[in-house]
Order: sequence, then structure tokens, then C-alpha cells
Amino acid sequence: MLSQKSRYALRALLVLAARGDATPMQISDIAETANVPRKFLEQILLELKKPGIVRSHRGRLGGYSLGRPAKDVSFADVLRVTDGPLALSPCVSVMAYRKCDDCFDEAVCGIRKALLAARDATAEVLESRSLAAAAAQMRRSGAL
Amino acid sequence: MLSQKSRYALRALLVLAARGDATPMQISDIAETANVPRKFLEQILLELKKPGIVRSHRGRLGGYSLGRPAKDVSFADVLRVTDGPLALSPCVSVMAYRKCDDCFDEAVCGIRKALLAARDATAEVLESRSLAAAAAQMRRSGAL
DNA sequence: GTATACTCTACCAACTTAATCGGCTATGAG
DNA sequence: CTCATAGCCGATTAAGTTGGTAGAGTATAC
Repeated sequence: MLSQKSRYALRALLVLAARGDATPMQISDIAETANVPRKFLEQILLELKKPGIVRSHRGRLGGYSLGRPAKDVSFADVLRVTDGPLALSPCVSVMAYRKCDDCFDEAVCGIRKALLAARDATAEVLESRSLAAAAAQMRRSGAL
Repeated sequence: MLSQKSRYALRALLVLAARGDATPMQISDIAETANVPRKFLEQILLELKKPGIVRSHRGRLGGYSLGRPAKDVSFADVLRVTDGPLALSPCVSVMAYRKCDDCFDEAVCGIRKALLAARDATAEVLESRSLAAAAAQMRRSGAL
């Protein structure tokens, strides 16, 4: 299951993706539109900023905007920031591989292959879905 | 990521699946072979018993055995017990559907479709992998 | 009838999650 | 210049989850 934080992140980013222009939008406005607690959203946006998913402008008339075109931000990109690796086990994570703590031999593990297949399947789906596509779908179904 | 509990459950079940016969094996023996803390394994097996994944025999010479043939127990069956739904959001769970707490209209949600596709992809993989297949693979690669 | 092995409830420490608070810092408008 | 404004950032917190232990109860083979 996704964390609440991930859900908030996706909602906030969809708000940014839905507005055509790239002028910055203030945290408070994003928070209100996406229905996310303001102070919590601050933290989330800060994290999304590190990998360049969003960009910020300080001072008067500051705010946040997407760091790159909405079609180039996948669900996987976002979830990796807010929820960590997509994989079900560190030993099958492509972006953040790590040996399992108590695994004595990976080559012989009866669990690993299935988890790897699961990871590949989810990654393929989540990497192919962009904010742009999701925003477009929302527009089509009548949600502003 | 899987919980430690799920990893333990899979390891323990693979131990049971790997032995050909269906005579009960004691918790302590399973715990030792699968390298799982004994008391914790007790709880796990008890949970796996409710849906019939394992069967228990009490008293002297008691123990646990698989509740049905290893080829009929999928990874999905196990993980649903130990880690809950496979889905990333309650609203896309097939086995345990629930409306998302703060979602005002599911039909218009820009996130849901992607999560549903992700769920279907992982479910297909995890439902197609059985304990029998994993045990066979382990046997082939030299792990007893 | 008694040793043995599962059953069940309670408990615990450590960690994570979902926030909130308040002060600091950069910046654009006037 | 200056100051109101908006993001930056570290600390704190309450509640919940995770991983694991303890111990009394109960069924059953011998």
C-alpha cells in the first residue's frame, strides 16, 4: 500500500501538471487545491525538489512548478522519492540494490525470482504512466 | 517492500514444500531449518492456518504441514495473509476493496487507473508463482 | 496420566508515519 | 533600502506498526 505521503505527492503534482503554464504556484494554493495539509506538503515538495521533479522560487511571488515537462515525470519517479524502491525486496531493486540481511546465498534463494518478476511487472507499468497522461485523463472525465 | 514476517512465512513454507511427504513437521524444526525466530514463527503459522494454507496437529508428534498441494499455494496467497492486499491503494484492491479515505470521486481520480494497472501486473505474477515451482527451482540450483 | 507440542493473550522496545511549530533566510515590490 | 512574503529547515509529537518475547492454557500420543 502507498503511504499517505505518496498519495499527497501525486495529488499535488497533478495539480501542477493540470495547469498549463509553468509560473510558480504557492504551497498554500497547492495545498488547498490538492486537499493536503499545508505544512506536510512543504516537506513533501522539498523532497521532490532534490531529484528535480519540482523547482522552487523564493521570496515574494515565489512558489513551486514542475521541474520538467509533465510527460517526463512518471508515477515511478514520484513513488521512488516518497515511498522508496518499487521492489518487494532490496535484493531485486534495480535503483537501490542491497543484499537481504539474512540471505546466505542469493543465487539459490527460492523467493528471489518471483519477487524480481513482480518488480519488473510493476516497474514497467509505473514507469509508463506520466503525470501528463493522468492529468489528461482527469480533464477528459470532467475533473478540472 | 515485504515485511520481515512475509519473508519468514515464505521461507517456512518453502521448507514444508521442499520435503516430499506430508507428515507434520514441528515448529522448532521448521524454525531452525528456515532460520526464523521460533516464537515469531508460531504466530505466523497460526495466521497461515486460518485460510488453510497450513494444517496443524496438536499433542505429541504434532506439527505443521501444508494445507494443500504446494503447487496450489501461490506467493500471492501467502503475501495477502502476511502483508495484506497486493494493491497500492485500497480502491484498487480486488480481494479487499475499500474507498480511499479522502477521495471524493473515484471515477475522476487521476491516480487510480495507474495503480489499478500496477496491481493487475503484480497480481498476475504473484498468482502464477507457486511454492512447488519455487521449491523445484531451489532443488535444481543445489539448495536442499 | 503425563510429557509434548500447538494455542492464545498479553506485553514490549524500536521504529515509522503523519503531522505541527517556530524560527531562519532569500527575494522581489515599492 | 527595507520589509513583507514565501520557501527552508530542524525539532517535536502522538499514534500506529513491526518484530519479537513470555507464559499460561489445551489437546493428544504413548
